[in-house]
Amino acid sequence: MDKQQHQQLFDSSYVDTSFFVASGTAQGESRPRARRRRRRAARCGDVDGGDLDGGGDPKKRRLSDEQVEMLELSFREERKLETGRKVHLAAELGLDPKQVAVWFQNRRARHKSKLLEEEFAKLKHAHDAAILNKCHLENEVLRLKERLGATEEEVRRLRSAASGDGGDAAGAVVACGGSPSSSFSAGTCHQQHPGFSGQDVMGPDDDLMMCVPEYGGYADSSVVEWFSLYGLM
DNA sequence: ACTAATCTAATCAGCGCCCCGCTGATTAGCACATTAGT
Repeated sequence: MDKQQHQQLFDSSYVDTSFFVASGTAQGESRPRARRRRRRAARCGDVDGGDLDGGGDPKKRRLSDEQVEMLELSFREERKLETGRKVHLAAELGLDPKQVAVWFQNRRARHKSKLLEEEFAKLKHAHDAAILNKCHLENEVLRLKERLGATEEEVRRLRSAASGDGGDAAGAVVACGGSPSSSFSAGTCHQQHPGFSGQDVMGPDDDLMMCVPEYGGYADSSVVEWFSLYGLM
């Protein structure tokens, strides 16, 4: 039953039936015939068998509030209508069993479309929230990129100072441990430039190169040589 | 296997209100709906 419902749900939701009508398939052709027949019957005063209210006034169509209330109650208990219940309900409400069956069919259809509407609203809400979150994340990335740029600029400045006249840089070197290379120590870098990331999986020896990720290409040769020169390795 | 009952989806038409939504009823089902009882 679930499979069938899903299939029918799929059919109704995703297949544009106006296509069939417009393209004149068998289904599209059969409708006007039925329409004509109904209209002819209506003109003749015959409402298809006349089983409405036992052949009463065809205009007296609306169910009373009590009838609807009872039907609603029954529908809430069980949405499918087996014969016994249908006959019992019909007798209780003074209706034709066919009317009860039709009411349940329509009620199921309307219930389903209401559920679909609710489901759509829920999905739309989730979609909007996801879009908002994406915007926030993009802003965060922008902020982090700006910080990274500033940090790189700072690194460049310190490096050029260290390789230049040695004025301020010398002080910095002394403060970092007495060796020029100490300014590139992992601890210093992490504290001064937490923006650097992606190095956490490195081993103890790799720490020496953490502050120069952009030079990863030659860190194994030139930088190591440079460190060796200053007695760090 | 056959058949009657039942289902879904689409549509129509009347009614209560003001142009359209709600609701009861009808129809098809197309590689010819599915399900249950015989």
